[in-house]
Amino acid sequence: MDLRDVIEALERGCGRDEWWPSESVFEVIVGAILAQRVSWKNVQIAIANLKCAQVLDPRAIMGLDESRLQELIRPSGFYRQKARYLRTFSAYLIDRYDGDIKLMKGIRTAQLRGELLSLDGIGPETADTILLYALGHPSFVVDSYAFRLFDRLGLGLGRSYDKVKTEVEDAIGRDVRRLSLAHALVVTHCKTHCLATPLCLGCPFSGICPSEVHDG
DNA sequence: ACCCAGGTGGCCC
DNA sequence: GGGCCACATGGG
Repeated sequence: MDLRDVIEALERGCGRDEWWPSESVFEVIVGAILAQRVSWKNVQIAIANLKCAQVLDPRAIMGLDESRLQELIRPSGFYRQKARYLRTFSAYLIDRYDGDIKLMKGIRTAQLRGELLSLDGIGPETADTILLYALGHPSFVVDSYAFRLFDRLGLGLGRSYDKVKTEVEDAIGRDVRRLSLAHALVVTHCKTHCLATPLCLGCPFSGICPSEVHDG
């Protein structure tokens, strides 16, 4: 079994789609930042607060008092840091792209990824989430679930973010649809099967995965 | 009272 | 390069 088998097994086993719902590209980016190390449910509350206050926009974010922004996103945790991160990204968007996300789309993936990684609060996972789900670039998102799942399947990829990312991208190709699905499937699979129940009912790996996968 | 949740940055060695 | 730590909320 290699990485391609795992990806194909995930795709056969689950019919997941529309992984990152949103009403705008900026909302996806804000969600990516707010979702750092916190449940998606908390993020949804914070996003709803921002919408209710009609500030889900880079210039509106910059027009807010720091304390007001913190108050709105408080349910998503780490709210002082994340308020700073949102302002950093908003300022970057305004300064570099005149606040117009559409102007980012002509930039090459590697260049854009470098710009994102240079921002305070944007690490590799958040950068790749923005590239893939907000901007439609072929960039696989590695998260803690991917490390755990691939480790337990004995793929021997190690814990290097960039290593796992490039291996998956080589296995899947520059296909935004499949790269998006692959990340969603890794997370949903781990949450609903391997890391949640010992029996792993309905596990798409049944028959091919070592028993360690189901240890939880 | 724990443990976990769709990370990042800073520090240390 | 890896190993800790702070950051903060909400739910089981």
